Amino acid sequence: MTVRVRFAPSPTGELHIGSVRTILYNYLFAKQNAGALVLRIEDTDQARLDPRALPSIYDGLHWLGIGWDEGPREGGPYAPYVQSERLALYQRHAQQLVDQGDAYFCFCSKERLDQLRAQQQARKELTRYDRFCRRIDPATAAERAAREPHVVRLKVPDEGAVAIDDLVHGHVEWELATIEDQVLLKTDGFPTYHLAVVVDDHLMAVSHIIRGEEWLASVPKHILIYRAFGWPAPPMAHVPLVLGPDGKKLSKRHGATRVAEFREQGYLPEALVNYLALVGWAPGTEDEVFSLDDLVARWRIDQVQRAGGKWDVERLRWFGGVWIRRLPEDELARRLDPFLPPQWDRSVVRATIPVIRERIELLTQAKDLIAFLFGDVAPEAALLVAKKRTPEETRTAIARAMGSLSALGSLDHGAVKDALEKIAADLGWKQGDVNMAVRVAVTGTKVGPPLYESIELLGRERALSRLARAEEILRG
RNA sequence: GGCCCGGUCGCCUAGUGGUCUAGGGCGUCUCCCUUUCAAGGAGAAGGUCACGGGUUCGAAUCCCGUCCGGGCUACCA
Repeated sequence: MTVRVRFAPSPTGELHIGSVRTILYNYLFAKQNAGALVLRIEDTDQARLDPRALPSIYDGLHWLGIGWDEGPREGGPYAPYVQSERLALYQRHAQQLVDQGDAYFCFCSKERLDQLRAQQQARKELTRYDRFCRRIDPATAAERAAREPHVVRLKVPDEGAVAIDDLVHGHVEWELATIEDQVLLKTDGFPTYHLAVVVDDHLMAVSHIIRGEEWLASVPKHILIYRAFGWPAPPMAHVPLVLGPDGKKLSKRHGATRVAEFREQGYLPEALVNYLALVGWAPGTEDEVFSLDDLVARWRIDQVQRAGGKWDVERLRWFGGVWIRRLPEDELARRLDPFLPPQWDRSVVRATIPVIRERIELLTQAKDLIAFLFGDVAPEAALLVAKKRTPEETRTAIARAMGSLSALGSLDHGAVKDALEKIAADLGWKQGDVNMAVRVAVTGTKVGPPLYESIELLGRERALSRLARAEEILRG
């Protein structure tokens, strides 16, 4: 059997990190089964459309390296892939169910429904449709439907049960008595999610449904629709939710959730993919650093966790650092490019890579680390002087540094090291005290890349003038 | 409220009846390395496997109950 899976976002907002985890699992499943991945846009809720949604899906997934085979822009054998362009299809199928006697027209107003619900709540009854319109005889209903606003509802049997063998959760069963006569087609002629998803998954020959656990509760509705059409329901996997720190479904109020935000923050896509794959899945070994290709090879749907997993930025950041360190130097330089001012000399930037790659977890962190090479620095006197040293002593040390460095033939880091070590020895200072004074003088801050390399990168002229400036500052 | 799904260190997780005195990673702490910060190395703390009953010679693993959390309960997806 040909594997065909899909991801079916509703375009109500920008691409979300939780969606990506589910999309990723679909992608991995498709890849490892030599199957196809389909993007289908479920825009049946006209009120919530967001024009930014589609571009952000394309941008975000492209950035992450997750590709698919059929979709609204790429087309495919089952086009169109946007539900609002398939309305006739749903209407025809809804009509078929009405004709078969498996569905019926409902003319109840929003007001009546609200009232009904309120009454049921007051009586602490199950809140569900009372099947008022189910009693209208079909001929009359058809006549009224020609001129009155209406929806189409599914006739749910009074008794019996439906069940699935979920690929993640195993056997799950529902009593039909707990399920209401679901709306299939709305007054505006658009299908509800439930009708559209079943019709499309069947028509698009989707072989496996892999989606978030929030959909598990609607499975019985879908099974009933499959049954009414006489279609087999494909195997399903309801994967655990990505949760916020409070244990609820991850959402905007928990902080950054848009893929674009992580990109802007300087996370490597490799890190995001790696981290996300591990929320809800583990290989059963102690390996944990995986590229997308590694994941294709190793991920298995039967290893997917049942419980939801909390979003942990600390761990994501750690993966950020892991993947930055794994990047070849030239590649890291290339990735850094958009995060640095365009006027900074790229050959200088390239030279800093070896000393910054172990110090950053996000691409955005590089800028501050090497800024001293591209602009002036203004050291504060307080920072220049080590705890147990006086300003005067420090001034002397800096003066000596100036002397040594200007006497040096070449300013490579080895020579700088020897020079500064000699100063410390002569002065009887700890190396750290000498170096800290020089570091602050030359870079303006107490933390940064290794000093000797930093001075080499800076060059003699600028190093000396910055030392001179510091000396002046200390002189008061 | 109802239906459904979950529940292993703070977090992600390994574990599918004995090898578990419950393993790894993140985070935290200590030490080493060391010119700062990192990275790296070595360690430590941290879990009565939600709780209570069973079943069994033996249970994190099987069964039942309870509790807690979550999802759904729309003419939203």
